[in-house]
Amino acid sequence: MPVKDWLPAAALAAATDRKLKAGETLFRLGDKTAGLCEIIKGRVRLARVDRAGHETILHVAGPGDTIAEASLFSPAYHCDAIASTDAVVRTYPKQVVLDAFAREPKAAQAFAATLARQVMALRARVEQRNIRSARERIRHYLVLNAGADGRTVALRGTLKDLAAELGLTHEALYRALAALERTGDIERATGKIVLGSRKA
Amino acid sequence: MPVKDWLPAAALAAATDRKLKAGETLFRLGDKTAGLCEIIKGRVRLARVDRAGHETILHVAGPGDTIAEASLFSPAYHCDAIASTDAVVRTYPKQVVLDAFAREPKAAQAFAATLARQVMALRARVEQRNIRSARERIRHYLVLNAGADGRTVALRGTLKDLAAELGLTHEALYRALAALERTGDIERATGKIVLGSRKA
DNA sequence: CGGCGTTTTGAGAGAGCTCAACATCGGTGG
DNA sequence: CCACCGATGTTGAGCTCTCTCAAAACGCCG
Repeated sequence: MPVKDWLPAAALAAATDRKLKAGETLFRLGDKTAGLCEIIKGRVRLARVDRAGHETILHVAGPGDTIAEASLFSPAYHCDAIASTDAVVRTYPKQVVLDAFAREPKAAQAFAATLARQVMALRARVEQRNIRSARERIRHYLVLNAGADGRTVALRGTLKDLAAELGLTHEALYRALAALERTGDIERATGKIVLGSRKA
Repeated sequence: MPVKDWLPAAALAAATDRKLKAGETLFRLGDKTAGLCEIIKGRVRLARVDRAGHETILHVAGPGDTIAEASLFSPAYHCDAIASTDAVVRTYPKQVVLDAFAREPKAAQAFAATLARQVMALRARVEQRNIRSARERIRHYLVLNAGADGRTVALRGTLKDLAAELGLTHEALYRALAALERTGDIERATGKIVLGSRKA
């Protein structure tokens, strides 16, 4: 549900916008939390970097999505937020949002519903990461991200970006996609992938 | 936060208890949602089974923990809940809880905070699953689950259970634990593992 | 004592990661 | 208009590590 549908006007008015260049950081793990963020334009990824230097992508947010929901109840961010493209991000100050929850039960409930959806999405991602086979992991992603027709997946960003989001090396992704295409499981076009009809 | 600290007395009174034998199912993916569940005794795991037949453990809940929070806003469960041990589960009917949110902003906010913690825990799990090395995945788990002293991890259940929760085969877990012990990174005792002092 | 599940160790195979080389595509500047 | 350049896309070869299948101690409970 869009922010403007449940956040009181007073809270909406307290927001501030910020422009980010691709690659620029919105916030980092450990930073003091500012508030709820809504992506107005572009894409922002939430990620963590492990001590081996690898980045684990936790979520990729696009226009209309909110991030840092969990941080409303936490003094510090627990992951990094980095612009994947040039982006505009709107921030609703933490205290204003929390006040809104106290006065507007509907706002709090809508927010809880948003978090509930996040929990479901994250569980899907845990399941995805548990699949070791590149082929099956990709298929899992495609099925979950298919559009209205249930077969077409629109690609956001490059294939390299997709590889990072899937937690695969780009080489493994390229090879697996080529193999899927050879076996007729998918068809590829610029900017999209279409799932074949076989259900097996 | 315990359920009884934020859920109104009326909602608490509407709960029903259910006993489960180890291995028994509380609910399955696709079942109609009943309400919010609190574990009174024992352990219940949330999991999904992929089409290869592998079970991905999403969460293991113990006494005082709640599960099925996200399902309050969904008509059907999106994963399975299975008792890992003999267990007692208390269910607060969905509508009663949702009504409580509408009347008690504090309840809704406490619930949102619970969901926020879940989101953080799930992100940690995504990060964990992104680590391919058994050794590093185990270390990641141990650090995140260390007790008050920051070094001791109490084991719930068998090592085999731990392997399943970590998404490793039990053989890989045994071998990695033996290797960690040989190199002095951990010490093992019955029911617990103690991290060594080296920070590298 | 017998049986069953956990814990351990062994050997082999498969699959993704790493390093490397090359092709392709856009955008920039001469 | 074309050459250059960086990033993306693609393919190759070898290595490492986990998974899988197997077998054998070990521990607990009836």
